[in-house]
Amino acid sequence: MNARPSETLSSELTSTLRDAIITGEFKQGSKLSETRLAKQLNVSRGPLREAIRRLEGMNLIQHVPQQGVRVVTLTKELILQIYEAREALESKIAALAAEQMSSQEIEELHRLLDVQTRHMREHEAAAMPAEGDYAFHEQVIRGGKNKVIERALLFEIYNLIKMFRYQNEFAHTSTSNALIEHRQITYAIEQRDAVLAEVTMRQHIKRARERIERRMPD
Amino acid sequence: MNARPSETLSSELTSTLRDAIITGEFKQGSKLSETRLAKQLNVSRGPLREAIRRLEGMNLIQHVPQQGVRVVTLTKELILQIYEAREALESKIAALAAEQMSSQEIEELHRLLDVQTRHMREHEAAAMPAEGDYAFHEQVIRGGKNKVIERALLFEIYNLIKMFRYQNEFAHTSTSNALIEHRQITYAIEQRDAVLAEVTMRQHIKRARERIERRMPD
DNA sequence: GATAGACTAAATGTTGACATTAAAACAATC
DNA sequence: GATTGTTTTAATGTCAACATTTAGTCTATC
Repeated sequence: MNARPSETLSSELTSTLRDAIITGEFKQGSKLSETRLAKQLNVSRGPLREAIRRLEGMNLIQHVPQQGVRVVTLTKELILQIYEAREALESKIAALAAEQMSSQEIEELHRLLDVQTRHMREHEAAAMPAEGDYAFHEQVIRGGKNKVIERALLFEIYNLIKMFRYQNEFAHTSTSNALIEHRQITYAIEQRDAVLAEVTMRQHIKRARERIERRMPD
Repeated sequence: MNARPSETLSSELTSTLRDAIITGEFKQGSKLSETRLAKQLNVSRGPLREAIRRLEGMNLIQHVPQQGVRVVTLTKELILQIYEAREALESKIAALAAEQMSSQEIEELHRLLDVQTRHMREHEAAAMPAEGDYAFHEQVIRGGKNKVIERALLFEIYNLIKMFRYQNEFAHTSTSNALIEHRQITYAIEQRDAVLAEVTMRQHIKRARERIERRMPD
């Protein structure tokens, strides 16, 4: 009856724990005790351990044999490295998106831009809501039609970025700049100009990284 | 007594299964039965499942809930996507390596080149031994001092590339071209020329991808 | 002969208990 | 009082059994 593969307990745990880490419910650097978590969530340790292994693969937790796991600590150094990786991957996927996206997918990009624009007008000068920003970038990422880069970005980079933004006020996506840059990226993709899309996306991310470099304390 | 964290059964299984997949002992697309593997390796299913979750994070196997896991199938399309991801990440890390590598690390790069050169002379025109090629690239990758990119390359990209090369004769690293290009990359890093290192590395990988594009059947 | 349904078997998902190791608490000595 | 050694406690690592779902087989009916 259910077309998509049914959720398993261990995959539900993965999502639950991922969100708890992103929102800071589990503090950075804190130890995650299996026994305590298992009692707390009312599950056995088997599926819990599997979920933990998956989160390990997402860079959200670090494992030391015989000692347990800890939530990753987002130091300034690590965040800047994350943005370097993001710059390399997402500029490439933007170039691919310019070549690969269907006209329907580009339509959707415009729709997402409209939503952001409307939100801007209504809440003038307010920070862009994170959800709109993510939706735009994910649409570009999926449009590149490269499963390897897509996976690296959505599973290993974006969760960390969401975690960082969620837990640091100064990191919220800022002002109208992002919207302008999103329009430029959309234009480049629409023109099927891979080079322009790549350069524009690279600049977009580079600026975000430089803002962090300036504002984040060590 | 043992300084480094002691190996656990599940981490040993991860390595064992990884190698078995890379070498083609487990065929591409074949199903990995937990019960059979557990008997075969004389371990219980718990640690085995954890190892499988880790290999999932390495892109070596794919999991379908309630159905089990299969070894990844390296189609031409996937291989080309892997090389696109590699190009984006490794060109960036080459730029970083030009800025970050210590002189000792650059020394080691020269040493690795010498080994390759000597091997070339003795086995003239023969294919470069894969090990030498990996050693060179890994040295550059670690030299970039970016843990995020390093992890993505060594854990998610290179295992797939090793698997691809190991199982396809035409994919073996070829001739003296690679050595020449390795020398160019080393030169750029030595000169602390990040842009040149990035461009040279990008070309190096791009050429490899184009060779695959031409030679690999669909 | 083909198709639909019930039944069987084997696999994955999950649980609880056991074993071993690391951390914590305590005691004893310098 | 601090430090070293011992004991205790609790956590991680591992195992074996149970539950549930899926795939296959067989049978019955059209």
